[in-house]
Amino acid sequence: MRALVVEDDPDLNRQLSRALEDAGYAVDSALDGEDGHFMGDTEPYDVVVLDLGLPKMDGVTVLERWREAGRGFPVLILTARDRWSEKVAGFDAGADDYLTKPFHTEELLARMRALTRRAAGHTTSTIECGGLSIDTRGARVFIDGAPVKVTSHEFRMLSYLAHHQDRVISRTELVEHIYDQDFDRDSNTIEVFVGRLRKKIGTDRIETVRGLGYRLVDPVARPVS
Amino acid sequence: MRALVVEDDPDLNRQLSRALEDAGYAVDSALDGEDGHFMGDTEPYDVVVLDLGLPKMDGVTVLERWREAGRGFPVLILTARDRWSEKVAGFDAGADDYLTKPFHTEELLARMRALTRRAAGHTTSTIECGGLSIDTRGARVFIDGAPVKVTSHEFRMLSYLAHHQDRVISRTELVEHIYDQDFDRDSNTIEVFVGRLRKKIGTDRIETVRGLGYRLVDPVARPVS
DNA sequence: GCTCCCCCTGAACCCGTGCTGAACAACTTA
DNA sequence: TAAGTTGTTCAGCACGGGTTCAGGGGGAGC
Repeated sequence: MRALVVEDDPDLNRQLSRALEDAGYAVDSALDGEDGHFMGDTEPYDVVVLDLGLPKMDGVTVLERWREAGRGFPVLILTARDRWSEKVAGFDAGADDYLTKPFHTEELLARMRALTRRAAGHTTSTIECGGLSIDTRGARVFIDGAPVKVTSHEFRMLSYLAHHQDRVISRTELVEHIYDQDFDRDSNTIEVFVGRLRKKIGTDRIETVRGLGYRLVDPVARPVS
Repeated sequence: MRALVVEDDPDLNRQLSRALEDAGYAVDSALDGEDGHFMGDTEPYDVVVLDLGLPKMDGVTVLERWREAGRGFPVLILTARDRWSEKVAGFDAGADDYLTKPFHTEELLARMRALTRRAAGHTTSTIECGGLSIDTRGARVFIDGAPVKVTSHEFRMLSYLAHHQDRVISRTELVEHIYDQDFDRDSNTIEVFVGRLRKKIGTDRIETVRGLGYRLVDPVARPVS
């Protein structure tokens, strides 16, 4: 678990970082808003402790920019007791929790744990097609609940087909999305993969459209042509 | 200890209630989602067993509404073996544990004990995965209750895998979350740690997904392919 | 019906990935 | 200082899997 501490008071910063390290986090720290913003923007943290009163760029602005840029890590904000309006602004900017100074490190740690755990259970997108379900995060494939072993490339290919199911996908389109750069065009790798996939998930799930490409379908839902 | 059983199959419902009563719980039961939701919303239960496939209101919705309303009791969800995605949705909605049908009542009782104990000793944030439990606070690991000695880095790694169990974690993601800043990218430290962890907690708990990374799984919950 | 071309399939090759044992370095503890 | 942990590196090995090739089958068009 990586944590970022953005706090301008050097003593408090060190104390927080130390506490988090002892709690098992890998901690980076920043002493002003600009540094903090940059670090949160470039490194994948699991949780962030963010003071709102910061030099160079205030905490609310930092948080707003992170959220605009799509950084979704949970953020716990620290506010002084008498700055009640800041707290509201912080929540509006996308904070997940807050704590007013002074506080006990125990309480901070408890809240951090809650945040990281909550974030851990987030969104798992599985694609369904007939009895076929594709767990894009776990890189697993199931047919009617039974796991199917697929290799990395097979999975990429099936995943792409599933994202565009019922559409005809040309060979070149598949190649472009499965492989990094250029690829030997006159090769039958794609066909081989299609064949292997058909063996694993059933012949009738991947239709071949002669001269055009392939199409992933739900075999039972398909009207008898 | 008060328990609520929400299960639409009358036979299974009675069987569960009976088993829990024998174990010393005061049990209420509901046969559909609406009743279950109302009861959980109005009575202070210590633990809830919730089937996901329910008439009138499905289990995930029930759970979501409870959590939105601030009901914090631990919830163990029951899923059919072939509804893998439901399990994930249940966790997202705030479930604490799950069990796939069919199951042994002994296992259900064991998990219930774990849940209530965890809820009782507040902030005992331990992550469970099969018989593997990870005490994030004490940095300790247990297999079926027996302590396992792991080093600091081993623990961080296992902890991260556990926070994202059933997800494939790439080597780089592991490195980024275990180590503070930069790290020699072409090093096989991760593999060595995986190997050592496997020796300690069992080979089948950490799956390697070739070309992608590793995945922490519950070895018993997974049906033999 | 015949032919061409596209597609499928089985097998083999070979490279990369990942696993393992051991040694080494850094650090802590007695 | 010596002994024991813990983290890291290295080299060798095994094998999984991506790629290629050759041959066969079957549509589509004439």
